[in-house]
Amino acid sequence: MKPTDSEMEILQVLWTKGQSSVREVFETLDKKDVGYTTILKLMQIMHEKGMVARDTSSKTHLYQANIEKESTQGQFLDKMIDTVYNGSTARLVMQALGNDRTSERELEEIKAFLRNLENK
Amino acid sequence: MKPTDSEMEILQVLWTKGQSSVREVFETLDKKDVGYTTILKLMQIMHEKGMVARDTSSKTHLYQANIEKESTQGQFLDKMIDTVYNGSTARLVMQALGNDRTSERELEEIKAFLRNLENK
DNA sequence: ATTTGATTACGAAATAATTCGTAGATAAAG
DNA sequence: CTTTATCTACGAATTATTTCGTAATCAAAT
Repeated sequence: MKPTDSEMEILQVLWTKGQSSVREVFETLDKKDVGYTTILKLMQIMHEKGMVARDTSSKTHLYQANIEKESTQGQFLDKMIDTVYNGSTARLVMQALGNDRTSERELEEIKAFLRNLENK
Repeated sequence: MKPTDSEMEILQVLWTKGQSSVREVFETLDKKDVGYTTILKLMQIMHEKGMVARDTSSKTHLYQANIEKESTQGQFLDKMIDTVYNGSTARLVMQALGNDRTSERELEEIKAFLRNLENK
């Protein structure tokens, strides 16, 4: 089951910060235009879907991601390569790199990664 | 204005094949579970939104993409880097390359691209 | 014990996206 | 000319997603 965009934002927080309350997620996202109960509701729905686990032992419930970060990201990536780049990973990568926003340090990381890939 | 996933699939066809009729798009996509009029309706809506241009001079109308391929793809990419990869282009790229689906030939292309990037 | 503040549960409204049926127009075939 | 096939237009139903108001619960503070 593919998370929606909103669900992805919430998962992002949970992956980064680990187990968190609704309040914490709400404040981390700090979206000017949505209320607390909206985030609450989203997280409840995510729980129904099995996307997050919930600890209800105290009043303030604690949530944590129940799906793996890498595979979830991979799912998005695959879909994107298909529908947006017609199946060409190379074109996605090149456009991503062309977007100047990539720092020197990141470029080095990538080159190292490529060298490593060769040795297999 | 950001195309939806369905709209993206249609744009993909128009970018690849150029000016096309609804029938041609419908057959190219060949989705088992949606009818002809669904695609027709989607393309009509895309026209209202200004996403595609339409030639109505003959009975069978002809459509063509009215937004640029590269900038539209870039929009998706940027959004994805933010919501799915927390802003890190490098991680997106490395995951894309790690996904084995990338052929030798594509890898070579990317390396060439990187060498070229250095010389600037 | 009462008030105050924070929390969850839940229903329902609002919005967005997708789907298709049906009617009418047009053109091609007989 | 009549039938048949193909196409567009358009409304409406369906489904998915997002949003929030309100009530109930609980805990802390007075």
